[in-house]
Amino acid sequence: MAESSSATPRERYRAQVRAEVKKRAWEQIATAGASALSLNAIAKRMGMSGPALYRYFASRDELITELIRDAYRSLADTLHAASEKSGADVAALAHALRGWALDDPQRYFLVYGTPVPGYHAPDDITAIASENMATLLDAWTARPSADPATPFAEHLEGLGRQWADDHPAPPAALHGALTFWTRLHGVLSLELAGHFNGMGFDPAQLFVAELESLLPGGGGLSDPNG
Amino acid sequence: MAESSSATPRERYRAQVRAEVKKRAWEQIATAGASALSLNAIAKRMGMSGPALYRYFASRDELITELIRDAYRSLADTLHAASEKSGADVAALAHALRGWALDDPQRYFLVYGTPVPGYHAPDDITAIASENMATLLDAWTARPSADPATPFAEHLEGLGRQWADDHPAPPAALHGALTFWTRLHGVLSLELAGHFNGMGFDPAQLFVAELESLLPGGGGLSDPNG
DNA sequence: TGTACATCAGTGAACGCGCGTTCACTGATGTAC
DNA sequence: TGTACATCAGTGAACGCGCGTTCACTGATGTAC
Repeated sequence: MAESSSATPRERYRAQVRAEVKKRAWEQIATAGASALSLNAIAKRMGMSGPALYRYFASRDELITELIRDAYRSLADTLHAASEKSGADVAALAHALRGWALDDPQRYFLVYGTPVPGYHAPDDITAIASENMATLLDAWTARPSADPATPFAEHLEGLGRQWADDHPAPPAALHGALTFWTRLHGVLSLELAGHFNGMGFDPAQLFVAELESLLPGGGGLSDPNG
Repeated sequence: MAESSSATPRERYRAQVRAEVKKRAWEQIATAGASALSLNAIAKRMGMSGPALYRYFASRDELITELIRDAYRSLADTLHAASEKSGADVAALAHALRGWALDDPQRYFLVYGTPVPGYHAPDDITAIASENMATLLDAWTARPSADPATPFAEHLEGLGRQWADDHPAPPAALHGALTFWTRLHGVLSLELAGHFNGMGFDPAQLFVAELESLLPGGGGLSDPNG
């Protein structure tokens, strides 16, 4: 981090402890799920007493929110980097998404898994989610041949401009970005949750098939050229 | 239930109390998520003491497993009924799935949401999951024009016959069923989790667009006839 | 139909547990002159 | 460079809570003769 150069030793120490708390928190989530996350247990594993952590996080809720924020941030950075490197290539974004998902399934589920009924993410987190959408829209808008009008794209066209104002893009690009999102999430989430276990096929191949269904020429499930 | 006619009053009473416990459990899950499910809290809402419920469920885990089983059962019955009524029509299955999902989002997430790291479903539950796959395979096998070979279908063809032995179906049908599952789940799960909130479009229309992407002639995202 | 017995639903007390969180305090680290 | 003071990390005790679960017991319901 760039701040560490101008940070006092105490600030650096604080940042270090906060980071370790989060690291342990992720381990705990990976072991027993996010609902089992406990400040006391984390403290114990760090060789500290429970109340000590209150120097670093105001409450358990703040820690969880921070983890969710980090997860969104990490995904946004991953997609952004992939977009930069590939020149906003759809396939590159897809593989970046898959890599990010496989890298830490519980992190994926913290973003895209079962929502906690009462919970509402703070605005800065939903803003990161918008970054992701913007990255996808960039890629679809930049495609050499944008897809022709679909019935759903027409539906998008006819909307009140509430959300589209902030994200100006051709309806076909918006349709493309949304479908990118839903189709790849469909495969990834079922794969990571183990719903393909025992079926014997390679989920990566299904993922690629779904990715290709998004690209012009590949057609849909039913190959139009077949 | 058919059994109630031959059941003793005590058996009927037991079944009734068990049913009410489950009903309250679902309410609690809808309010605070599955991880917050508590036998004591359920008992309190029923005007009983906590230990009383141990006459009906051996443990909290048994109750949760039972709820998961019921959720799978309910989906299987819904899909089966829709298949019967429509003559194994893919669109009918899709709308049945969507109706079932919207009917109780938390029930949907108990089946398809974030997996609990340690948990392994008992065999009879995975058997119900296979029923669902069989229903989908029926529909895709029965389609007038099965899809031509896709690269992924070729991958399926080349597999060791571990799973396919129990579910004999043309690879193209298997590809169709899997894609049905992942694409519709992709839309439903993001919709139910609220990830489309504030975007202003109608998720039902996106769902229909995805359904149509599965059907021959509709092509993929990129309309091949456009 | 009535009595004697067995079955079973539900209670209340109790156990041990881990949780989040507050608070007064100790001791170490950094800052100002 | 050394002393006086302020800041801050971490501790241990404590509070109240709700949890799952066990157990001995009461009272009602059903069964057998």
